[in-house]
Amino acid sequence: MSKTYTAATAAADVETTLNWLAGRWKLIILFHLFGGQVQRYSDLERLIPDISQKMLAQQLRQLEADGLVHRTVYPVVPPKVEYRLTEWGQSLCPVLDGLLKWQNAKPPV
Amino acid sequence: MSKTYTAATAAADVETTLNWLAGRWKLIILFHLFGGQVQRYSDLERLIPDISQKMLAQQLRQLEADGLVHRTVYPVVPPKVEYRLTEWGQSLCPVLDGLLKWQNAKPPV
DNA sequence: CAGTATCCTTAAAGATACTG
DNA sequence: CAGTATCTTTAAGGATACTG
Repeated sequence: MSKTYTAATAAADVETTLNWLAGRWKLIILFHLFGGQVQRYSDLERLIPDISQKMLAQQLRQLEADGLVHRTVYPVVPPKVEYRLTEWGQSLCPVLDGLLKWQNAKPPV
Repeated sequence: MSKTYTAATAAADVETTLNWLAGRWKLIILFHLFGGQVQRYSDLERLIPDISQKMLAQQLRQLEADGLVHRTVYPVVPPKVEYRLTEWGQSLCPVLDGLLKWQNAKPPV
């Protein structure tokens, strides 16, 4: 259960976590899903005008692979695909709040 | 005081924060300074064997510019430079703890 | 000791075109 | 509608040599 932390291992663990969020578009996708919002692929395209189809699909695949996002495919024609956060993905919201609070505590230069 | 948050602005704010930590070596440098530790440039070189001098200097400059790290130059020969966290930099530690807790709450795939 | 300066490599992202 | 595939661009990082 317990783990011996060195600077290197602790840094590596945090880095793993940050890498889940590190894509150019991942945070903005996540914020469009926080609060239980459900979005279709085309909704996200509309909400994030500057993203290319390649990047949208890629970032969604990575978020899905990392367990943050759940993808639902409805077998209809034309295709319908919905994205929502997993429960664990939702639980990221207060963590990011903590990050924002820290940011806002930054003293003036 | 108050701020109107949209998905885009909130994402941008979090991204700003993540960018302060995003360099390849920044986290490991930070973890070598948490807890009030003071390190000389050569200490960090020794503690982080794989880092090049260029990267060590560059990442330290960025951390300093972002207000996380304080640099003290002693006007002696040979030169002596010490790095320590600012108070605000120290206050990042519990925030990263929150991140690690979230990571550890990840359900098995 | 504590750095710069310069050149090179590589991964991420962007642009564009195509498809079941 | 919801994607792939392919090619090009760019910025971060790495290697190496030099210096006050």
